[in-house]
Amino acid sequence: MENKEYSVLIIDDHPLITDAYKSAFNYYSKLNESIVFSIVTAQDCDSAFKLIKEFSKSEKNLEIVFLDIKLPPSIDGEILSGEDLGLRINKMLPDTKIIVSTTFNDNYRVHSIFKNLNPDGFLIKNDITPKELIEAIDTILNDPPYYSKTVIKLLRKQVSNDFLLDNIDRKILYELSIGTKMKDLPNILPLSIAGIEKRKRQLKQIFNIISSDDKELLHIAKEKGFI
Amino acid sequence: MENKEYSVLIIDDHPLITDAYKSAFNYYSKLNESIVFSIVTAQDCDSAFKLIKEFSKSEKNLEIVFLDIKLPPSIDGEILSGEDLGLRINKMLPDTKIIVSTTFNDNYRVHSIFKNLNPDGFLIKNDITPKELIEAIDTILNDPPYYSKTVIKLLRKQVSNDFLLDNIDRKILYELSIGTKMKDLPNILPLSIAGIEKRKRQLKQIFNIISSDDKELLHIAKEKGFI
DNA sequence: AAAAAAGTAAGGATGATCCTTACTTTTTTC
DNA sequence: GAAAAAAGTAAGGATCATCCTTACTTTTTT
Repeated sequence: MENKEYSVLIIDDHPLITDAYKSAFNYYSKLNESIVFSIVTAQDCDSAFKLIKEFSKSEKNLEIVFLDIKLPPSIDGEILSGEDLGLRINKMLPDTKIIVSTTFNDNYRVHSIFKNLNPDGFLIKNDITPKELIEAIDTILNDPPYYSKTVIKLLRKQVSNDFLLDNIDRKILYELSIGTKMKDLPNILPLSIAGIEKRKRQLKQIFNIISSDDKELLHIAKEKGFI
Repeated sequence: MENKEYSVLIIDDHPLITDAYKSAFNYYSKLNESIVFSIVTAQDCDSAFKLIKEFSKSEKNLEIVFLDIKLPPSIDGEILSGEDLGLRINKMLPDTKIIVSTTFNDNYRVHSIFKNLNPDGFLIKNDITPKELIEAIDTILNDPPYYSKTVIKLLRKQVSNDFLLDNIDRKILYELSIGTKMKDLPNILPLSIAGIEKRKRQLKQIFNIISSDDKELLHIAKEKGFI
């Protein structure tokens, strides 16, 4: 049996986590001697995006990306989260399998990531033990997708709550959170003030917010990890 | 030389993290054969508090707690975060060393944790590699406190800038940054609106800000690490 | 005790948000 | 491909929040 080498990119801003992932891959290699992993890591959007660009230019394939969603944004403010990064990976490296790994476990967020990234794996960090990580790797290599407990539960109970936020919604929340005024938003987004107001009202409905001011909206959006 | 046994409680809602901490302690034991650790873990406020109560009732000492700040709250809503938990540990087990470990690198928050808990160690998860964890354990056992890179940076900034901004200034900036309105601030701070406005004008002068809106003030305050 | 700094109170000018209504454009669905 | 639904635009006025000024009081400093 011939050897198979997989390239893996691990993106997470916590070294202890990237290390745990690396160990899991190495351990898997030991169990399956014909499989070898070539692993690189990145801790923020900028260095991750740089690696992605390199892969897309070079001959070398990138088989698997482990992608944390909550990441420090890129310096130019273009890539605001792992989700934005995932969108670019899907475009630039369409054959690469994305494994989302995040600590968020509410439906809004999970749905939105599913819809936007369609990942081959979805791990909630609260669920994942070292042992489960090995199983996840095995499933992803042989019979994707792999979703961890909480994700499966959430998918099952997706009845009424399948609203999601798109790029523009997220950008609105982000800009508001850094203090941008409504009157300035049309210069930043391809929308009129009235259009942005409409979206804001919808967001408040989605999050079940009665109060008319934005503080609570931003608070909940932060809590849910949108910003 | 006689053996020394330390009890350790690790509180974190991510199994991969608690596992990394455990590995570090075990590795440290191997390096220092006279030292043995007895380790227990908890993943949420309820189970952690239960363990703390047990320790405080029993004869057994608890030497070290690793405490994540962002934790799922207790079911009765009494303990909302690791910070609340830490306050109780300080009361119930005054001799236990608390090592705060959090992903929070918000300067205001770090400051408030310091003031409230006065921990013997302060780790920012973004900083910590497995190797540094070993060093941290060593320092905490032999010559506490141990503060990781980011923490030290934040503390330095605070010291060199402290003569300019006091607690109230920082609180004003913090509240504004989460979207609190001026008209609501007098309910949160012991100051009138006019007083807060005066301080805000002074802050803008200090930071050399011409523009009259708050966005730039908050941006610079974040850049300088005040919030 | 005097001077300086910080805070309070009130009113008005200005600016920003929010809501409504009516209309247009885009997207979905059958 | 026509009809229906959803999303966006434009303009107005009502409401709310901020910001600035002035005059006054309290606290702190020296």
